Formats: sequence, structure tokens, C-alpha cells
Amino acid sequence: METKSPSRRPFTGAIVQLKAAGLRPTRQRIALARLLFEGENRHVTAEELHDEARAAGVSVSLATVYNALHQFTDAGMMREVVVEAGRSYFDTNTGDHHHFFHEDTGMLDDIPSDQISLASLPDAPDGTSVSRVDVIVRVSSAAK
Amino acid sequence: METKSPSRRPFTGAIVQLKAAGLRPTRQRIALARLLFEGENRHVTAEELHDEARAAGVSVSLATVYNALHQFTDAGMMREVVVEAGRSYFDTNTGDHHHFFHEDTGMLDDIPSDQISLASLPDAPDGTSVSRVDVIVRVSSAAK
DNA sequence: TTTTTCTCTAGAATAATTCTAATCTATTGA
DNA sequence: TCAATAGATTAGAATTATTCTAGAGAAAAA
Repeated sequence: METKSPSRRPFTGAIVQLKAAGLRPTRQRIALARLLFEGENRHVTAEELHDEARAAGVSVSLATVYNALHQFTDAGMMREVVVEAGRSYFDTNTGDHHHFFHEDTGMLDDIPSDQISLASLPDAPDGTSVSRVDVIVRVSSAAK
Repeated sequence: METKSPSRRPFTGAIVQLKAAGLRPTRQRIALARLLFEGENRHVTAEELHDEARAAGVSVSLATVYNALHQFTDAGMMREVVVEAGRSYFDTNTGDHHHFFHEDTGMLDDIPSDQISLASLPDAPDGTSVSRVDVIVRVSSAAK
């Protein structure tokens, strides 16, 4: 039900989380963090999150949404998944997992880590080390 | 050595390949196909291929390069690999293989299929079938 | 408080890609 | 060979995603 609760507690969770990441708990960062991290894991585009924040009555610019998403990503609170030219999602699930990408709808779904596994990984080229491995399983409507 | 050979033979290979794909062998498509498919496999961006074509004296617009790359991709002659927001490569290697992405330089390298393997793949969600699996191993300079 | 430092904003700028409408060219068939 | 036609190419405008800028605003430190 949750009608706008009288702002008694200033969203302690989000504030702690932001401070831990070395980010000032500003009004817009707190609001975005709440939308992103309270509740289930989610995949959002910057545009979607911007719309959501506005719909929730938070005044925030798109540039700030981009900034916040990148800051959260740099802080390890999220990760970015690029699926198509001009379409990237920010994923609140930073655990070990991969993705299904629905080519028809543009949606992204998690693949739990126990449902997929890499048997072998090549050595990183000289002078480099692996920072991440992304597996994207592209699926489309089964019409064959 | 190959100085501009007197246009004796009109690049039979490229023409045959285009016709097989149901594409008219026009001047620009032939030129682009030659740049892409004669010689080693390669990873190019639309911009790079456009510059190359111009440098080779072929008059072609960027829009046509995009069209051709997508047509070649649809015809199964290439595939597209998206590595970052706003950076996608077209890969002439359509065989089974995956990629290293160098986060520092933006370069893409092939990982031969025998150096990486997926032990298990999840079932595609209901009503869908897998059209491709992309594995991108992101590496960066080993400074640790 | 006051100062300092960081953040936010609107809007401009940039970059990648696609669209549009006019022009051109490869193919077809007479 | 040549005109008709279906398809391709073009420049530039339009779109979309993202980043930058410079001034105004807010959080932290003094």
C-alpha cells in the first residue's frame, strides 16, 4: 500500500550504501538508489530510470541519471550490459551470472550461474588480465 | 606489389559472393566486399571501412557502408559484435569463435573456438530459440 | 555560519546510426 | 543494344544515445 510515507526516516539503507561507496548522499542519488536497490534485482536503461524517477515525483535530469549510473557502476554496485548498438542496460545484480537477450522485445533476463558454465577460458593476452566475462545468449521467437 | 591493376577482371570472387547472397553487385558493394573478404578475417567499424574505401579511391557514402554491412550481416557473411555503448564491430569471421575485448584500446581479438568452451547452456525461454551465443572476455592492462 | 568542495541542471555538443527524397545504375526483356 | 523498371546510392537532415559545460545549488568541513 505504501502511500508516500511521511518523511520520517530518510531512507537509511540508501544513504549508508552511498556513503560506503564514497558518494555524497544527495537527494537525487538517494532517490535513484532506492528505485534501483530496494526490491528485486533489475535491468534498466538510463532513459527508463529517468522516467521512473520523474513519475515518482523526483526532479532529476537525464544527465544526472547517467552520472549516477556510471558512479554506481564504478563503485561496483551495478554493472553495464551492452546488447545492441545503442542499447545498454544497467544491471543491479553484480553476482556471477549471465544473460538472455530477447532480440524481438529487447528484454534482458538473467541466467542463473548454475545454469551455464564455461569449461575453459583462454589465457589473457600478454600484459593484460581478465576483468570480466560476459555471456549473452541471444534468443528470438521460435518461429522456424 | 599490386599497383592498381588495369581493370581487366572485374573481381569475380566478390561478384559471385554478392550474387549468391541475392545482392546486386554494384560498384560500391563490390569494393566493400573486396576490402572485407579478400585476405584475412577482420573486425571493422563502419567508420573505419568508410575511410578505407575512400582511401582506396572508392567513392561511397557512410550510409551506404552501413547498408552494405547490415546486408552482409543479414546474408550471413559477417556478424556484428557490440562491445560498448556506441562501439560495434563487424566481424568477417562467421565461424564458431568468441572475443577478447581490450578495454584500454578498444581493440577486438578472436578467441579460437578450441580455447574456450561452454560446458552447459540453459534451455531457451519458452517460445524462443537460441540464435547465437556471444562470449566477450574483457581484458585490460595488467597493472594491478 | 562561512567556506570549500562536490553535485545538479538545462541545454548545447558530440557521436553513432538511420531516414528521406532525389538521382543514378544494374538488370530485364524487347 | 536500349529503354523501362526495380533496386541502390547519395548528401544531408533527423534521430537516438550519451557526454560536456558552465553556472547555480547543496553537503561537508572549518
